[in-house]
This record gives sequence, C-alpha cells and structure tokens, in this order.
Amino acid sequence: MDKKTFYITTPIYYPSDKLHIGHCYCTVATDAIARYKRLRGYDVMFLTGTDEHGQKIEERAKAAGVTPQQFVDNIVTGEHGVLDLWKLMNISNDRFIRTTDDYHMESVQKIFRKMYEKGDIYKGAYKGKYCTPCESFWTESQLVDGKCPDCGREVHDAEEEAYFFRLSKYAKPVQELLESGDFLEPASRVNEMVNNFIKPGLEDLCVSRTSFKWGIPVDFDPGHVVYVWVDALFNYCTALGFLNDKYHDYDKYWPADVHIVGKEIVRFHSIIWPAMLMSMELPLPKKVYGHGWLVIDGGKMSKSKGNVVDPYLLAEKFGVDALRFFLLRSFPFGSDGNFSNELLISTINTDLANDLGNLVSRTTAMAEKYFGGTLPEARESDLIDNELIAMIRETADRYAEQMDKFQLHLGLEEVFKLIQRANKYIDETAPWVLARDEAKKPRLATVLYNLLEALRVSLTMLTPFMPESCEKAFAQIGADAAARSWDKAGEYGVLPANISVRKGETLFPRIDMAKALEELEAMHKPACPQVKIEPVLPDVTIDDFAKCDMRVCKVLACENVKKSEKLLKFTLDDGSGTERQILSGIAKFYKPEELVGKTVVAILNLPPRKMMGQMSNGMLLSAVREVDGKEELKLLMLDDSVPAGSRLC
RNA sequence: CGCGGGGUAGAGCAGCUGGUAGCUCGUCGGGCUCAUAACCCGGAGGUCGUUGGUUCGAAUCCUUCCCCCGCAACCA
Repeated sequence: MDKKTFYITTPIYYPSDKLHIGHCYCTVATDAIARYKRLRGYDVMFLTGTDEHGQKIEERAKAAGVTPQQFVDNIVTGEHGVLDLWKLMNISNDRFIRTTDDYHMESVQKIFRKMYEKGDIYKGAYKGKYCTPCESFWTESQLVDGKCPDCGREVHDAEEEAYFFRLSKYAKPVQELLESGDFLEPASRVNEMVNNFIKPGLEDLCVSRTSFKWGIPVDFDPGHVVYVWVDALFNYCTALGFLNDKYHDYDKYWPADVHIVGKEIVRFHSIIWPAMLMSMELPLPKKVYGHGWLVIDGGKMSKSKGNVVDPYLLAEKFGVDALRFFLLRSFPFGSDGNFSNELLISTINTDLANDLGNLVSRTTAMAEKYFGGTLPEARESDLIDNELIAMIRETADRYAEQMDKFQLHLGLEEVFKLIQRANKYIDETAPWVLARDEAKKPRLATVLYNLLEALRVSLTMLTPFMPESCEKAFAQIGADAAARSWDKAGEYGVLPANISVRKGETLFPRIDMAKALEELEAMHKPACPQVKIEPVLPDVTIDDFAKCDMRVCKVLACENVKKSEKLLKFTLDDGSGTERQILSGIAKFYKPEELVGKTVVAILNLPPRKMMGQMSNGMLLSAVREVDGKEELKLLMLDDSVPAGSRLC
C-alpha cells in the first residue's frame, strides 16, 4: 500500500533583499511540520522557492548595475543567500522552485493562454498615474503628496494596455469556500477577507504589464509580461510538473494539503489563488494557514525602521537548533509574536539548558557514576513511578493533537510538561540517596530507566524542531534507530533493560544574558553608518536660484494633522505681518511642541498646495539623507536672533 | 463611523461556549546536591483599559468611550 501523501509549501519569497528572521520563522515552521509528518509516516513533498520577477527587481538590478538575472542569482545562490540560509537552518525541503526556471516559465505561458482562451483573461486598459522619468505606474493611494513616491516628481493620468483576470466572476464561490469549513485558518482571517475584499466587490485583476520587461513574456502578445499573480501563485503546481516535463508528481501530490503563508499574503492565497484554480478547473488546496508576524516592540520589523533581525548572526551565536526551537516555542503560530533578544536567550536557558539539556546531563551522569554507564537488569518499582509512566504513554497523543492543528507551540508545551515532570521525579526519588545502599540498586536502576524512557519519547517529539541536537541526545541515552520511531513514542519500556548510556558534550550551554546582549548590541552597530549621498544635480543659473524666495520664519504654532502620520501643520510668522500656514511631512522626526518658537527657513513662492484637506503655502527646508537605508531628517533652524522675514541668498 | 486584532500581576502571555483569576520569566523564602550556579517546594504581587447594562453571579455576553498595532501599497 502506498503511503499517504502530504504536500506542504512556504510562500516563494521575493529576493529583492536578503531574507530576514521573519522569512526564517515561516520556513522553519513549515520545516517542522514537514518533518513531523515524515515522522508520522507520510510521503511528504515540501516545497519552497523564490519569486524572482517584477519591476522592483528590475529596478534594483539596474541600480546595482547588473542584469536582473545576475541580481537574483546573487541573492538566491550567492554567499549568505537564500539557499545558504536554508542549508544553515537545516531546512528539509524536497524541492526548490525559482520562477525564472525554464520549466516554470513554460508552464505559466501555457496556463496564461489557457485562461485567455477560456475567456477568463481579457485585454483591457490599466488606468493609473504615470511618472515618465521613472517609467512607473502608481495608483492614487500610492502617491506621496500627490507625487511619484520614488522620485517626488509630478505624475499624470495614463493608460496602459493590459490583460485582466475575471476575478469578479469567482467572487461567490470563493466567498462560499471561505465561509464553509476550515479552508482558511486561523478562522479570524475569514471575516477579514470577506468584509474587506469580497463584500466591497472584487475587481478584475491586472495580470500583465508592458511597463517593465522582467517577467515571463505573454507568448501570444509580445510586449506584455505576465504580472505577478499567474506567475507566482502557480508555482505550487508547476513545481510538481503541471504542464511541463521537468517533474511528474502533479497527480501524486496535488491538491496541496496546506499552504503556509504570512498574514500579509493571506488575501492572495485565499481569494485570488482559489479563483484562478477554479478558472483552470483544478482541485483547490485543502488549507491555507496564515501565520502571524514577528514584531519588535509591538511594531513590525522593516528595512525602513532599521530593526530587521539577521538570522545568520543569531544562528551563529546561539546555534541553529536553539534558534529554530525558540521561534516555534515562544510564539503562538497564528498570531503575532514579540521578538526580543532577551526572550530568545531566556527561552534557550530555561527550556533547553536548564530543563532539557540538564535532564540529559544529570541522567547520563548518574548512570555512569552509579553503574558505569550500563544499567543492571534487576528492577524494583514504586507507586511514585506511575504518574511519570502515564505521562510517557500519553504525551505523544496530546502532542499530535496540537501538531495536527499546526499549534506548534502547544505541541512543544506538552513535551516540556513531561520534561519538567521528569526533573521533579528525580527530586522525589533522590537517586543519590538510593546509591548509598547496595540493596537499593534495583530501585536506582528503575529510576534511571524511567528517566531515560521519558527522555526517549521527549526527544522523538522534539526531533522535527531540533533534528541535530536530538540526534546527539539520542546517542547519549543509547537509543537506537528503532527506539526513535513515532510508533514507540506512546509506549513505555522500549529501551532494553541493560541500556548503555554515554554522557557527551553539553547539548545547550547556558548563555550569560548580560554578556550576550552586550555582544549583540556591539554587532548591530556598524562601525561607520552608511550614508547615501545623492548625486549633484545639473547646473542652474544664478537667476534660477534668485527666483526662489527663501525666508526666515518663526514658528508661532505647530500641531499634528489629524489622520496623517507624516504631516505637521505650522503657523508661521514670515515677517509680512500676516500669518502663513505651511504643512510639512516631518511628523516622524519631530513632536509639534518642540518646534514652537523655533527659527526656521521656508521657501514662500511655491504654488499653494492642498494636503489632507488643508492648504500649504510654501515648504520648510530640511537636511535629508539616507543612513543605513533609513531616512534621516533635520529641519533647518537658525539662531533665534535672526528676525522673521530675512531673505536667504 | 473603512476593515481586522489587541488592552489580564514588574515583563511576556493563557483563560473569553459566564460560577470567587492562571502560566512562564523576574522577585522573596525554603529544600536538595545527581546535574549546565542547574533541579524541586512555597510566598508576595492583579478592583482582568473605561462607562453603563443583562444575570443570583461577568475577565468571560451586550453598550459607551479611550489607547496600541496591523491591513487597505507583493516587506513572512
């Protein structure tokens, strides 16, 4: 009989930058589930990969002076790239797909054509705001102060010929899919999707572009490239050989058992993806699971905040298994988790060093000390053993119940209840007292044997999370391959009575919190911050410059603009006798109250401009630069002795 | 009124199909000495964001308001 199959995927990540701890979290979680399913005897297909097309990568490649292919190759296959990271993190994916792989591109072209021939993809016009110098389309909401978010220049209305997918046609079946059963988990996401996107009405989806070239060409209409959706989402099928000859596992593994995704792309996977599969008349995945995010101090981590966490650094410092364990033990998988170095270290110390590592250590040490490493076969039981033995028998079931629901942290909690119980058992039985009396040797052997059994089943359940450390620990307690199987995880009395143990290296050394934090701090502070200097602009004449009327102004009042993250509203004395109102997007850098009374500089003769419903008559001058990828800004302020109205020249 | 999530001991969280508040860390005290200054036991510490209501009884249900975060823009 064939084994039951289990097909699980991570998202394919966008390699416009190096991956960070968040990508790691998602992939490690998926890996633990895949390993768990293999342990349970499933024939597992675990897929991950990279989504390598699109405008952003085209731009980043251009900025770096390389071709897009060279750019993504470097991030994916280069040193400390995606593949390196997964190798380091001990990710057991069976396959890795890149959307630039030939077979994938071939399949996508066929899929696109098929949907077109069916009438679910049609040619239309994509309307938006166009920035000519940047050659970029933007939506109204993407504009910053009504201007191009990239370069800050004016944009104009424009249309671009594009193909659209009839997403609206599938609104109803998709809603039914979401509202019935457990297709999307956690369930709280269902309301979000239905209320936010389906009920307001699904718009047809733009699935091709002509404004950039870095994508899969639409084979029947040169000039168009396939835009993200068809390209990226169908990776889950093409990687199995759907409409290509590279692989031949589609019939075996599709539909997927679960797509693990981050909460930000739940929408794509729970609405667009099923709709496209319905269009292709293919079976739908059984489940989409949206996990939470790792956040820092309650806010999300991002490049612009400069608070991204580097997985290489942590894995190197604390060990891969410890990092994997921490990520999955500390945070409920469905909700956001507050990442901190303190929590990382205290989790490692408490669970891995004090509880698990120390239990292995003290158990093997006693077996060596009292019996030379090999237990005698004589036994003597006691009532006090019963509770521990019951837990040895029952924990696997409880663990499996949680793991099957992808409640990884709760699965781990069950294991640690057993480990803590075992530590307590040592106190209750006081083996060092038994050891003093030769007649108590059978009793002592029983105690140590029970501890080894508790360790054996614990390690079996921990193996999906910490494969290498468990391997080492199994070796220390003398468990052979047969004793490590899932079948034996719910049984007591599996290890041979005359088991031999060998105390080995310390599995999880205790970490000095203060010292480690200090070292991390030092590593995070680059020696010299990378300041990005913008190139000097083309020459202007003195007359051009003289046209700008820049004046010294006094801040009379300053307040936040409601509903705006960026804007501050200034009431200024510009020396003319009438007050002048100027809005400035610097709320992230200054508090309104700290600016009142300051002497600033503004250019007065710009055309008035409306922002967030308020008029702005001019612009405050600031010194702006990018430091370590993060925007820094200082408002230009003069000595308060300079009177309002003074002209700058 | 855009949508969603959250506000519970010093910190991080659970409880939320209603019945005198739990877990981990920290803290204080005790025990033990096999072990990675680890392990085990006990104590202190909360009017469960705010207002009003339903009920014999609410952290748990309904209501008012406040605060935080996310999404709406392909950053897991």
